[in-house]
Amino acid sequence: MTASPPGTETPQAERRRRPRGAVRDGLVAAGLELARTGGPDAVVLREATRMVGVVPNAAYRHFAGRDELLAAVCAAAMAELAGRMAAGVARVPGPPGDPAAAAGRLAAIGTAYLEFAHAEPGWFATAFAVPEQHAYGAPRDGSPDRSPLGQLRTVLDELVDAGVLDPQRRDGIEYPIWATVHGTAVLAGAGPLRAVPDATRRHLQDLTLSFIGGALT
Amino acid sequence: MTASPPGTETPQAERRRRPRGAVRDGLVAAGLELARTGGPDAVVLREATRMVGVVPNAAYRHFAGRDELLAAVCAAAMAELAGRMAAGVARVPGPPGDPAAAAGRLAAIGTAYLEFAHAEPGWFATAFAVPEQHAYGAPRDGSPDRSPLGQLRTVLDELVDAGVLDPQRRDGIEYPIWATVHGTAVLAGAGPLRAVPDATRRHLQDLTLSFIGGALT
DNA sequence: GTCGCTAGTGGACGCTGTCCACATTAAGCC
DNA sequence: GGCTTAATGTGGACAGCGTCCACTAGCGAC
Repeated sequence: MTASPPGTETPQAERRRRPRGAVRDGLVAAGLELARTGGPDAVVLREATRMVGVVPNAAYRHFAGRDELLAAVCAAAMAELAGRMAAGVARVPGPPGDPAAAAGRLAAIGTAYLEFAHAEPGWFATAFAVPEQHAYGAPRDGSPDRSPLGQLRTVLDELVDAGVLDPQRRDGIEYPIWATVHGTAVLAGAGPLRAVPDATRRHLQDLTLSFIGGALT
Repeated sequence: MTASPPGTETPQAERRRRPRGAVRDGLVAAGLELARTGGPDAVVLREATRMVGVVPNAAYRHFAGRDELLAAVCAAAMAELAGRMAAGVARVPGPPGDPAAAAGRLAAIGTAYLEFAHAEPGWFATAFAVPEQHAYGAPRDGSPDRSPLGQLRTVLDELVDAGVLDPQRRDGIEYPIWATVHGTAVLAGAGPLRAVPDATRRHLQDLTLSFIGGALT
């Protein structure tokens, strides 16, 4: 992450010693570190190159510009969110098809989302700060959709299979549900409600999840 | 908004000819214009001073720095949102206490919110981009709360009075409702769903409002 | 061994936010 | 009226940012 200690080798000899792709990966890692505390605006190209121990222009060998670096950092932050959601879902026991387990998985998805937004506000803001013209779409190949929306859809389908959710109400309901959780995360994380005490925040989370539960049945 | 045409007077004589507060108001207006198309990041101090026809440092006589100017622009954008919401609510006829009218006013609030986010994405993003340390709280005097949250509370109280909403469920329900609408506005305005066609967007709005309606009854 | 490509360097440009010292104007007081 | 004083705008400067151009060291292919 930092420059190699001087003295042992001349900087010139050090030039091409990095493994292939190390600079690119290092820049994304550095950007992720910056975004963690300062959000997307803190991802400044020169600072990232400084952390990697390279001159600013070197970044332009791997990214078209600052926006493309930011886009890569955003994708990494989104992957981190998706990973924590998947971990939260996996922690709920019970076979697919069991109504209680399916409901528990839905709650786990929402909780993981809200917890991530609170624990990592910088990353959360970054995940949704994808610069214009660099949007990443859903995977078009056959790989399973591990994005937040994809995971939500999976659990909702499971709820239908388990007989908890009326199939007639299934179509499109992922959007209001996602919006409810996301709105709570935004308002309580970076928005007007960012300064509320911890107990209140937890109460807001419960209110949100039970609001969704009430709208489903 | 622009510099006075040259020729008629020397710039020196023009110096203190501005009415008191004109520069400050002009800077906020210029910032609002910049934010309209580019969001909060487009509010750049030097550009705003250029539009007002004044040297960059003049801004520091009215604001402690760029963040304080941005905070003023954010407040103006939030006021614009509140104004459009109030206008939408006022357009719904019917006496307070009438159940249908109260429900219509709730829908009008949500619709105005979503329409604003779509019609003015720059302002909408700016309204919620208040820089840290410059947050504006609710009015502590007796004046009625015209903020989005305040207007929502008023309508929800009306729904309770009209017998539409169970008083037992009233407490704190403004937050999930606000979050649902806000989340939809964010996701469909600046987030991953920003590029959806117009008909889909309208469908998302309807889904959101009926989702809230379903959760209330 | 030579060639050509890749990835890093060095220097520069214009832009930004911000600080300092200075000049001018308007307002208040006698 | 003339003087003082605070408010307000000016001019010049600085560091930091993203980005462009020309140059070069090192590696792999022939």
